[in-house]
Amino acid sequence: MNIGAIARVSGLTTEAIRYYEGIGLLPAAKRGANGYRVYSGVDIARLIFLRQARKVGFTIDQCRQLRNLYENPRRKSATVHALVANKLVEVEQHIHELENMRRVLSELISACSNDEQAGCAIIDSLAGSAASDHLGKAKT
Amino acid sequence: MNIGAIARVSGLTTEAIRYYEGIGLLPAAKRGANGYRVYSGVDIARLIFLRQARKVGFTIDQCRQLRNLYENPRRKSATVHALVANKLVEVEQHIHELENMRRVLSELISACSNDEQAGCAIIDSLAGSAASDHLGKAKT
DNA sequence: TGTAAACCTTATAGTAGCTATAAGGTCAAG
DNA sequence: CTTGACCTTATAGCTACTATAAGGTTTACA
Repeated sequence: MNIGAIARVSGLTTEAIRYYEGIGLLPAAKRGANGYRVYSGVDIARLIFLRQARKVGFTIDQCRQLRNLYENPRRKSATVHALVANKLVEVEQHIHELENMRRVLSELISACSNDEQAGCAIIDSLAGSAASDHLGKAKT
Repeated sequence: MNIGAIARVSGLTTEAIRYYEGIGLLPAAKRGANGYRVYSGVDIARLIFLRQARKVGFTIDQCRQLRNLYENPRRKSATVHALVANKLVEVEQHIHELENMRRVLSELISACSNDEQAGCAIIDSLAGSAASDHLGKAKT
């Protein structure tokens, strides 16, 4: 099985697979007589594992930790649990940030007259209000 | 007003300000006799505008568009409205992706026994289930 | 048999939006 | 007069790839 074939079954791109190998997230693949990378079933499992982990938001470094657990028969499920629980917190924080952005954008949109005029509440709001957010809530 | 001072009042870092100038998001600052950048009130407004825009999720490129509108007295508020409305859609898509991640992570967490055992539902799930997500929902 | 498409290889540069570092010049206080 | 806080530029680094260049290989088909 060449890299293109395993890319198709794993859902990763060939470039990503080579990249993962280059950074040591994957072991160096065996090579055929022509120098091509050769993969087998166990590699498919590894790649799918990685793709799944990336898809739910784990960073490359976190994937490295997950891979170590995946390949360690002496692991404790509690260790894995903690890793995933931390990730959940991170994702939730990220969601909160985006929800704040969404709220502000919605407010901007409803304040805007959305017409041919130059006067624009969005521009005014971005330019002035909340100018000192980063200061100690001076709210003059 | 030197770069450090305007960084404090605008909430940006000095590095970010120099970076914005370097990529043309900000006009080149005037210089004092010593070569230091010198800023005044109008610059404060520009920097705060940028910081606000970045904070609600606009990319550098979108900030460039917003800046053009900000500085164009002939703008139409409808143009600004459209830009912000597009951004809102982008942010909402991003939220949906993260909510999917959150759902999957929660499911993984509740499936895990969270103890001293090596057997782990999280590892099993990442390794196997949904292996063919990227294929045509083959769901064997 | 020839050739063209579809693979594969490596190395390098680019993406976004900065942050960090190095190596230096300037300025204000004590 | 020196210490520390500021400023300058240029360059490298970060994440997680993607894109490109410049080539070698394999396969299918006429």
